[in-house]
Amino acid sequence: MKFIDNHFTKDLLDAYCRRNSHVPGKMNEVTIHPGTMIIEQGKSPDCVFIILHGSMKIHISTAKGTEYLVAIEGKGELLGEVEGLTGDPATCSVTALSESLVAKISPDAYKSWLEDDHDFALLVNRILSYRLQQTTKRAAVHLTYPLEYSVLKLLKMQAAENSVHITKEEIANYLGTSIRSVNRILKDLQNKNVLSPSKEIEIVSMDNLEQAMRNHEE
Amino acid sequence: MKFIDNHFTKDLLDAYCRRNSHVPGKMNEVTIHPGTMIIEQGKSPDCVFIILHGSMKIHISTAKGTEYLVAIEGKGELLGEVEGLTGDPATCSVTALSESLVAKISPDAYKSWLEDDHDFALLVNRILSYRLQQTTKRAAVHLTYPLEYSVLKLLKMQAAENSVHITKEEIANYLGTSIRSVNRILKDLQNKNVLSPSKEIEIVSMDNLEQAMRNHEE
DNA sequence: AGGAAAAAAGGACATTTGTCCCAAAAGGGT
DNA sequence: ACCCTTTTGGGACAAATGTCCTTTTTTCCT
Repeated sequence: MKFIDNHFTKDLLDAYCRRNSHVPGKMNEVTIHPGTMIIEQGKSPDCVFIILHGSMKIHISTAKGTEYLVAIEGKGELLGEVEGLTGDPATCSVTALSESLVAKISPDAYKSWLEDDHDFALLVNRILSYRLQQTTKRAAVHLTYPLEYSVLKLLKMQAAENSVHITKEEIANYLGTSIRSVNRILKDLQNKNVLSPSKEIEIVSMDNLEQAMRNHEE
Repeated sequence: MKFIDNHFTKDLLDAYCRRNSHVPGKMNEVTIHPGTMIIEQGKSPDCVFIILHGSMKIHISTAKGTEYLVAIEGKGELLGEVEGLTGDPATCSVTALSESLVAKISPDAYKSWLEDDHDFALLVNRILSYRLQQTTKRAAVHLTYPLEYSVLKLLKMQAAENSVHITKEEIANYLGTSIRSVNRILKDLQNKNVLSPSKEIEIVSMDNLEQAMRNHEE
């Protein structure tokens, strides 16, 4: 079987379970309620997870007590794969944002899956590669552009996915800044006619938004 | 054959070549002079590289014209592996810092190596996992701590590896800031008795350095 | 060695962001 | 509806960082 895409699907899981009768006992599906933390930073996660549906946030809390939002992941994403392999304590925490269904796989089962199934290993490769690219690009942007640019970028991304509603606090965490600063920038964007003056964050004109982004690129 | 470590070695390469007689023609060793760019951001790299010795910097230039230093990699590291697989244009550029020896592998040979050699795929997995962890942690630190902390962290890292001499400009790029800011902070650290007042960047007392780091962690 | 050119360091000010706190708005109970 | 509590927004100032430009140091040539 070949994986054409960078995501897991229920079908892939099922197919794998069918071929490997020893697995089912070590893998099961669980519903996670919003706010539940399935992986806790600093502790060895007990399982590797695959998101079947719903969305989860990956976050880090620093020694200082602030939170940094690493990513928001949805259907088909793999969580805890690094730690499942190495046994290291988790670098990040993972918390459900919406009601979600995940497949739990014991670290042993995960390891043997990787060992047994070459295509699976290659898929994991692609997933990791993709994430690494994204993470690197994002780091570069955050360190070289002013906050406003990152906010615009995030808003544009959100608009494209029109997925879960993101709170101002999450924006602040994602950008590694304070709510105060986010408020300031959202206010500026309202004055620049990018966002509506209403309470909700809503984009008035995508053209204006893109223009504002271009202004930062000189 | 099992890989016990997260790095390639000359032995691994040789062993693989021996087992796969079709490979050698597609793989060769090349010496790279300092300053030479072996992968150029935005273009599809013609090869996947493995650093046999020497050191290379991975960097991104932003639309704004500034440079961001992603990492400095040494012996045993893999470069261009994502692009080799997907055919995407490179996200980052790679430039030699010191006289280096690299193995060049054609994308096709790389792909078939991955296909043929399960252990190789698993090794690449681990390498990517490790990088992802590092990148994520670093992003979190840079966004939540003041510059001084990141500088201290970098200095400590450098001291541990006592590898290539890093210039102030590279520090600035690595931290996504200006040389001016780096100078300011190095000066402060001299006053705090962490660095010697000499021209060179040298650590007077590791205890003082660690104390300075702890001050930021509250 | 002396002097011109180049590179690095740092002063001064503008801009951005963080922190603290108060004002405004929203929610909840009677 | 009213008041009280809790949450959210924003003013004011402090701190950090970027930009520009001058001063100092280094380099290299004669």
